[in-house]
Order: sequence, then C-alpha cells, then structure tokens
Amino acid sequence: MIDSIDPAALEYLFDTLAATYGPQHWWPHQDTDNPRFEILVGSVLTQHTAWTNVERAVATLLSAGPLTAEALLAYDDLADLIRQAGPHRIKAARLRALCQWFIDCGGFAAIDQMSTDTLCAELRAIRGIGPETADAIALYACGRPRFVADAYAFRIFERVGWWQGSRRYEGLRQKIEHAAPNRDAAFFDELHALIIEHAKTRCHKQRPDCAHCALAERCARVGVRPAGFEVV
DNA sequence: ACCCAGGGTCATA
DNA sequence: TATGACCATGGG
Repeated sequence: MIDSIDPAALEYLFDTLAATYGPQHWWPHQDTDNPRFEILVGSVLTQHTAWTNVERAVATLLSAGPLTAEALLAYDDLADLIRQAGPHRIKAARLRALCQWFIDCGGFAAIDQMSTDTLCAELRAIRGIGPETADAIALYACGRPRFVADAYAFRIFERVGWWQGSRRYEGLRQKIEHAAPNRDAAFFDELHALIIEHAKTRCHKQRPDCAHCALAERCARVGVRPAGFEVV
C-alpha cells in the first residue's frame, strides 16, 4: 500500500501502464495543415463529451472550411457546425472567446514566448476555459510539462489508494508534478494518455475489471474489494 | 430507461 | 469549501 505519490510510485505507474498498453500517439488530430490549432478546438469540444463525437464535429468543421481562428469567428452558425459535440451553443461561445484571445495575443508565435504559468493563467481567464482545458492546451498544443488532472486521473489514484480527500484540481496536479521534478512534456503527454486508456479499458467508473488490472499488485482496493468485484 | 462521456459556470448553503 | 443544476449529443 502506497500512501503518497513519490517519484518511485509514479515511475511504477508509468512503466506498468506503458508496458501494458504500449505507445498511445496523442493528441489525435485530423487536420494536417493546422494540427496545433486543432488541439485548441478539440480541447474545448471534448469537455464532458465522448471523443468520437468530437471527431465528428471537427470533421464537420473541416468540411466547412479551414480550421483557423479567423474562419471560426466568421461563422454565424458555428453552433450548428459543432452540434455533434454535445452542448454546442455553450461550446460555440467558448470557441469564439478562445479564437478572439488567440488572435489578440498574436497566435502561436506570441504564445510560444510566454512562460508556462503565464500561458495557463491567460487561458484560464477565458470564459469556458478551466484548469484542465488550459493544461491540455499547454501540454498538447504548446509542449509544456503539465499534468492534466482529469476525472480519470482522480478515479484511478483514488481507487488504488494513492489519493484521498478533496478533488481539488490544483491539489492533484501539483502532487503529480512534484513527484516528477525532471520530467519533460513527452512524459506528461504519455502519462495522461495511459491514464485514460487504463480508465477506459480496466478502471471503469461503475464496474472496474480488477481481475485483469496491471496495477492490482499495488492497489489498495485488492483484498478489500466489495461484493461484485471479486477476482475471478 | 438509464448512465456515461478526454468540464466549466453559476447559484446556493 | 462543496454540492447541485445546467448544458445537449451519441453510444452502451
């Protein structure tokens, strides 16, 4: 039982999941002309939405025209173009705010000059961009070493018994990053992708497949598993 | 007929 | 600080 997340624990987690699932090739994108900007768009569209629906919405956007901040701002029916991505009216407003910020601050040329903390603070100041979306953009569109503390991460770290208490975003993010002092963006990239893959394939919300879990060896859940979760 | 999905905002207490 | 309602489409 590991009661705190130290570098050794995090390395175990990463190595075990990497050996189990292999390279994840994130962040997936469709647009070969503007892949970095597609990540900004995808980061907003994927909020509380299945990725397959995000792919449909991005495909619709690509069929309508180039995927640029200027083009998205020019649509008067932007919400209709992203209908397949869940709450489309809200997301259309969020995308517009993001596009306006992107243009005003000077695009990637200017963004790439910002410190990571400044970049994330600016992103969070945008209506509809919270801490997780900001970190996803910082990591996957800008190559910054940030841990994306999403709902899957909380679920897994809570289940194995390495995290307890409040689900405050900054709490888990800083805990993980303190346990990875010398890691680069490539590490956090793969770590986040592996966590999602593990949550989807084994550590389900309602009925986790503990019998085939690569982390069972160091999981606090094993041995105190409630009825219905017995190892076969 | 539910529950969930690569969240965030706002109103309550 | 911490819940709950809301957004809204598509898959299991």
